[in-house]
Amino acid sequence: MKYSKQRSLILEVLQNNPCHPTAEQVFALVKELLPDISLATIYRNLNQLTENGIIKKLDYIDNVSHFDYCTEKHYHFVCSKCSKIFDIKANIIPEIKQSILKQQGLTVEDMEISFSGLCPDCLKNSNN
Amino acid sequence: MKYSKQRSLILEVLQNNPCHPTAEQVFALVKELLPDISLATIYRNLNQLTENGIIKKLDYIDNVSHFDYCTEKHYHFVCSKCSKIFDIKANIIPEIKQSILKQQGLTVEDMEISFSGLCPDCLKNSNN
DNA sequence: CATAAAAATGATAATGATTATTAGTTCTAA
DNA sequence: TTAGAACTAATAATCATTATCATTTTTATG
Repeated sequence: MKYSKQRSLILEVLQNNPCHPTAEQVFALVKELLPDISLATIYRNLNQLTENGIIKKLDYIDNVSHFDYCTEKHYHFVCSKCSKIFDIKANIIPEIKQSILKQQGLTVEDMEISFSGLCPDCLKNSNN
Repeated sequence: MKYSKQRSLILEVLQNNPCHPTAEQVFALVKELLPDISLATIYRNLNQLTENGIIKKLDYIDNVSHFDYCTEKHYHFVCSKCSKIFDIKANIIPEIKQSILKQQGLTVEDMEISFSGLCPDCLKNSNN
């Protein structure tokens, strides 16, 4: 996979901003470095990077796609107040995957977990 | 909460079709019973029923909202081929919720798990 | 080099899901 | 019975995403 200037910047921005940004957010960030970039280029490259397994597209957070420059397997925690997304690195449920569901004839290939609740900042401010 | 003819039919259709339909799918089903109903009425009532806790809006399946007439807590399995959604009734992870995440200062209010893989039908046909 | 084919880009139109608006209709309570 | 509230159908508006297309950049090859 070849890297154009645009694609490189998009990937770089994802690496430097591990906040699981949406396409629009990536657009805003890359625009600071390359003001003439088009939103279509953002979407096109995010999809290509996803297809090549370089980044991951998260479709289970809300109804907007978020993008993640991921290396290791992890889960996500979404703050129910500010919607910030936190990485959860934990060895959850390696065995649940196969055992529980076989009984229903379903073959589990993947499992996504999203936690929600209050993040530390919002917990602090929730007493106002 | 009062039930208009439209709202009653929407809820009834959800009860009789536990396939986690989208708003458009609910629209199509209700239209058979009440051809003049408007799509806006579907959305309005689905949102109101959700706000009143009568039904549940699933935003973590894909990037379209699905609606569920739910009683007990359950998880979902999404077939990676046909995208059909299956209910997973299992006593998973009551303790993971609080234990694992406290260390990171996150207060878990809810947790959603979506499994994906092949459903029995698609597994059967995957050898073609 | 020269240059033709392939790939990528920017601009923008088109689409699909959802929300907002609005004028008219139905329900409800005094 | 009737004014006000709630609800509706139709449709415009919005937001996220994809498709299109003319132009530019890159790449491979003679």
